[in-house]
Amino acid sequence: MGQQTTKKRIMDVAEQLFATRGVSGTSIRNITSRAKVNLAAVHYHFGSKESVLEAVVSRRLVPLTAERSALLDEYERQSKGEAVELPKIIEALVGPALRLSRSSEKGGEYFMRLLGRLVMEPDAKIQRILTDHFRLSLEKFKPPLEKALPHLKPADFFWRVHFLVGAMVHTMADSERIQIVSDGICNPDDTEGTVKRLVSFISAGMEADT
Amino acid sequence: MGQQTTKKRIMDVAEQLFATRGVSGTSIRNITSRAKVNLAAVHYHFGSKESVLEAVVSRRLVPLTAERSALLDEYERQSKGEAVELPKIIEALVGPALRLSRSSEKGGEYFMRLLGRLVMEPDAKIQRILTDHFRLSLEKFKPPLEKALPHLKPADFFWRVHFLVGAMVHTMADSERIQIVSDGICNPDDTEGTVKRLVSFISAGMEADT
DNA sequence: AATTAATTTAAACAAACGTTTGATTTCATG
DNA sequence: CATGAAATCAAACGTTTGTTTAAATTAATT
Repeated sequence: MGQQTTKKRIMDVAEQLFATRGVSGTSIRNITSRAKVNLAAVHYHFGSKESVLEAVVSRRLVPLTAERSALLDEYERQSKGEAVELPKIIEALVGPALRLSRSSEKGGEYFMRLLGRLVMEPDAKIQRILTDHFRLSLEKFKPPLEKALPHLKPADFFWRVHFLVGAMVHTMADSERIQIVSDGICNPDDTEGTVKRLVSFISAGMEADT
Repeated sequence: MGQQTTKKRIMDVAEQLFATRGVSGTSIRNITSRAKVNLAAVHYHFGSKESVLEAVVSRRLVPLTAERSALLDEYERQSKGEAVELPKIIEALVGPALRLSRSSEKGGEYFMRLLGRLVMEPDAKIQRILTDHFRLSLEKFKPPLEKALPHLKPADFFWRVHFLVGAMVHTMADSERIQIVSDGICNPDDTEGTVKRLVSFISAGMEADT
């Protein structure tokens, strides 16, 4: 053991600290002391601070992209040649991410907050990491989306995908504000309720008259 | 002179660096060297790094909130007692912010990117600053929004405002990604086109069937 | 049990961090 | 032109930063 445990402990703590204090706001010493691991372990196992970030992101984003893809495949199978209904497509895109962000396995919550931060990061390296993952989902979802929205001009299509991403990322990354702003009326722990609401909001927005 | 110029130069540079590198990713030395100002000037004029952030945020957010409010007032005057149409309300909320984020006076662009970052920041002090400003807009816009959406239950109402904020913040903060993702098809410099698209997306989302 | 490889460890490195200090320069007012 | 306040300055403070090194320990292989 050792190997497995140390590496995972570093990633778990890094995920949490990157999410709550930001990447540059988190020092390697913050990570190693909380993970109860030697300071040099980070460089031994990852090589650099940035490589830790890359590992943390890929660990969750790879399975997430796969899950989205599989869910869309299933919906396409169910529709038997017919175009998949728009809400189904949106649900395949939004559902897995939102469920991860609310998973009882705490990592998901921190990860999605981290992702919300990283999306706003102009740093070229970070953007390349995110774009590489995002492009996979976009390529997969673009054809069925276009089929479900045949009347949309290309520019309108991309703009609405942009708005979609904004609503999605904000909802996943920031589960506390809605509770504060709504004075406790909204419960972000009701994952399936949130998915339904988000899917209906986005679907209606995507289908709006131009 | 001196006073005015130095203080403004610090705020302008801080706004840009906070936006592009993050708050904790920006050192006071980064700011002062680029602003061509002595290192101690920051503490002389502001007292601390955090106070610089607070000044930078308030400088833009106070007039922005006022402009939103004035625009809504005008739309309410125009509708002469009738409920203001939903797209008008959304336009009063979204338009001024988006125009600021695309203003040729470069500051707006950086500021909105900074705002996008700060929204994702869990730090309590930063959240308090933002919430204080945001609450003013929410209190102003809540009554006409509820009047335009009388069928919405409170929980649905707040959730949709949450989605609205996500789409809006993401659009204002991240004007480069849409260009990359759309392969240049979408032009974020077409401010009024973007406002129209965003207003119609959000309006449709807010009015979706539950 | 001996040997090699894989980890972990404490210690050190220069560089950069936010903040403070006290002297010096610039400015407006008399 | 002198006086007092406001602003700028270079220098230094104790910490903390990411990274490296070489020795010590643990694990796996022969």
